[in-house]
Amino acid sequence: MQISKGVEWAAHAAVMMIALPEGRGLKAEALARYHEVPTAYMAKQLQALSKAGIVQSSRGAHGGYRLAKTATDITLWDITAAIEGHGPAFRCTEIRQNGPCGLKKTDCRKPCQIASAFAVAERAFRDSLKTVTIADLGAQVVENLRPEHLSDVGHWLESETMPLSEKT
Amino acid sequence: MQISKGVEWAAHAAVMMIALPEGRGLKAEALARYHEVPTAYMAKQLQALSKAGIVQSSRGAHGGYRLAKTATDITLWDITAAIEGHGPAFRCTEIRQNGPCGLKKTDCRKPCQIASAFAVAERAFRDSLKTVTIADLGAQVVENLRPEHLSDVGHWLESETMPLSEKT
DNA sequence: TGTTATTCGGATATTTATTGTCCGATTTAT
DNA sequence: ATAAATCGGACAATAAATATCCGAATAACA
Repeated sequence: MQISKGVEWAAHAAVMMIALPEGRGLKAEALARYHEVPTAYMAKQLQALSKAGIVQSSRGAHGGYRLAKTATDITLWDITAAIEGHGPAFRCTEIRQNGPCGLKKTDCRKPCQIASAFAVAERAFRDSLKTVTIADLGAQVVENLRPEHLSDVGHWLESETMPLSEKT
Repeated sequence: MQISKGVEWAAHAAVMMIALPEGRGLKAEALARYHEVPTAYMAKQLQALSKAGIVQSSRGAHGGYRLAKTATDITLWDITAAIEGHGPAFRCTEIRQNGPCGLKKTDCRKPCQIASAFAVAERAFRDSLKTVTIADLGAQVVENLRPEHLSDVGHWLESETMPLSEKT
């Protein structure tokens, strides 16, 4: 029951992109370098976010990524689901239908109790993550930051960002 | 974010063992055969349950497994933790300390906000599973079972169980 | 308008975790 | 004492996560 590193990286990248000025983007390589993680694998996570409609990509020179919607509309669950998939963590294989006393399919109108219990727990997990937006996270990060560090980030952003082209 | 099959098998096995008469046990091979799953791998899960103090094992002839405590004292979380481990699913690698604008350790007195959010969600998941005992599951299973099937299980149990030795 | 530099996107290796198997250690019945 | 039976941990195969590469597409510039 492990959550992939990609979720951590994608979440940090998303929070980072909140700080982007209007009409600017960050390329995958820059986002990877900022957190000192492998470029190509970070790129893969960004592709997943792009497919999920969380970020918007621009190709070619001066291309890059930016948020596709408001930071208050992007939850931690959105990011997790984009990377890990929407499927349930507990996969019921219906072993109650196996073996010498296996139930017939017609006797299985109600779902397996064990699977149901996990479904409830997973819903609680999801609902909790859905209450946290990356806007919340960004605000908390800024709150617990020394002012000088904040300006460091600002300078880095300016040195890395280029005006994006107008076309989508 | 997958939960291993072992959890499913272990949970079904635990529910099965509720029905064991006092002083009797089921060997790993029988539990595996009952649900039609690989014997040796099922045995591995039972070993994990044994280490966690959920089941009790007896070796040698007429050996086997039985519950080590009351069914009302064994939760679905106990079983999950025994198989998957107690560690968090989201593993924070502190990438906020990396890169050109990385935070110094002294600036990281508060835990990473992203990790915190996942910790809350995982707690909700755990707490949900902790409310479900295998006694609950067993009762629900019996409730949704045709009487004739119930007696099938009873007969199978009688044919498979042997009196366990007295010594632990 | 062609050319080139740049960046994303999917196909491809490598490593790690899960799944599955085997044989020795231990215990009990005879 | 002996032998049959069962658990327990060490060992292999498979699937998934991690990391990498190269082609496709786009925009800037001459």
